Amino acid sequence: MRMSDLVAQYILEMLDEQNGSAEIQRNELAGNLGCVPSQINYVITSRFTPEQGYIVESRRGGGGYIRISRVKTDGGTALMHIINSIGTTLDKKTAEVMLNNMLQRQMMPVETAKVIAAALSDRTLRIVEQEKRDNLRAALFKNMLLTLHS
Amino acid sequence: MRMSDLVAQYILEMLDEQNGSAEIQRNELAGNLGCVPSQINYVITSRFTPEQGYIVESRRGGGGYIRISRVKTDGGTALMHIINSIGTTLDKKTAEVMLNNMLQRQMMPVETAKVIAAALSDRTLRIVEQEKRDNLRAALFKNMLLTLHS
DNA sequence: TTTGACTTTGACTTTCTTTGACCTTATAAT
DNA sequence: ATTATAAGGTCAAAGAAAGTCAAAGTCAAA
Repeated sequence: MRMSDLVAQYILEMLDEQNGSAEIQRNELAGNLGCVPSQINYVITSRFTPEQGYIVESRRGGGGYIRISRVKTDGGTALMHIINSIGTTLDKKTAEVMLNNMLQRQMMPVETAKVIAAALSDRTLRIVEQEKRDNLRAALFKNMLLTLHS
Repeated sequence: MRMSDLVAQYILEMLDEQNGSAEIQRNELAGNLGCVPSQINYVITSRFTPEQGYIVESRRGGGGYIRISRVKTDGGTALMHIINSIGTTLDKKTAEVMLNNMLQRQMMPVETAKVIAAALSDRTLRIVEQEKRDNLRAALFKNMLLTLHS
């Protein structure tokens, strides 16, 4: 398993256990898991962004910390928030992470997530030029998500 | 025996052993079998297509992989029939009719049909040139339908 | 014997991850 | 105040895969 997945998993577990809020010490966690400290930053910036429904706060210096919290909103609001956060472009990785998050938050059934994932995959969108692919992905995602509303 | 057949055979065996799902490392497999890595891609795109009932997912970068899953148990299901009837192009009207048909036959829940319809709509696909739009629609439809069977 | 479908190959590209050197900020001790 | 110590932040380079594409090769059928 990838180091980055390990770190993400650790944080997700912590979030589940602690009611949507996880406070970690960067160096300590890195030491425990056996990676360099900046790896933690990498994971956070790639998988726990605001678009993906998290807020991250931190402090340096003695007694410093990093706190990650899941944004708490009701289903409908969360959905609209997510839809609105998608601009005119959406890369593959972000799409995957977002979909995963929504699944975790039980915003849709697994079958639906699978259908959406299939539509957004590079393999499916291959015939469209690179340049437009992320635009298309954004449009697809938004329009599919809209059907979940009401 | 042809190299491509060897590779295909290897993957098929793996699928049989592992309950319809095979995860490989492209470079490693190529090394083992003594071919160039891109040969693996060739085999996958020519022999493990949606029409043939396979879903392929992959990731690049450290810890990357290619995962192939078999969806069809036999070739004769209604679903595979439909997928195979699609071809490389699919106009909006036909897509709608097919989707409605499947809904009548209760081959998927309404929510799923809505998601699929949204993806195939012209409104979503308008950023793609007319010319390619029906090709894309066909690819989207096939790949989304495949997920219904797993 | 030319043609055309299928295969093989390899150079080049893109994506994602890991690592480490250096930077900034906060607190504690003198 | 000044200095030491204890965090976390940034960024770019290196590494690790997989993807793409087109040229060249093979082989059977017309």
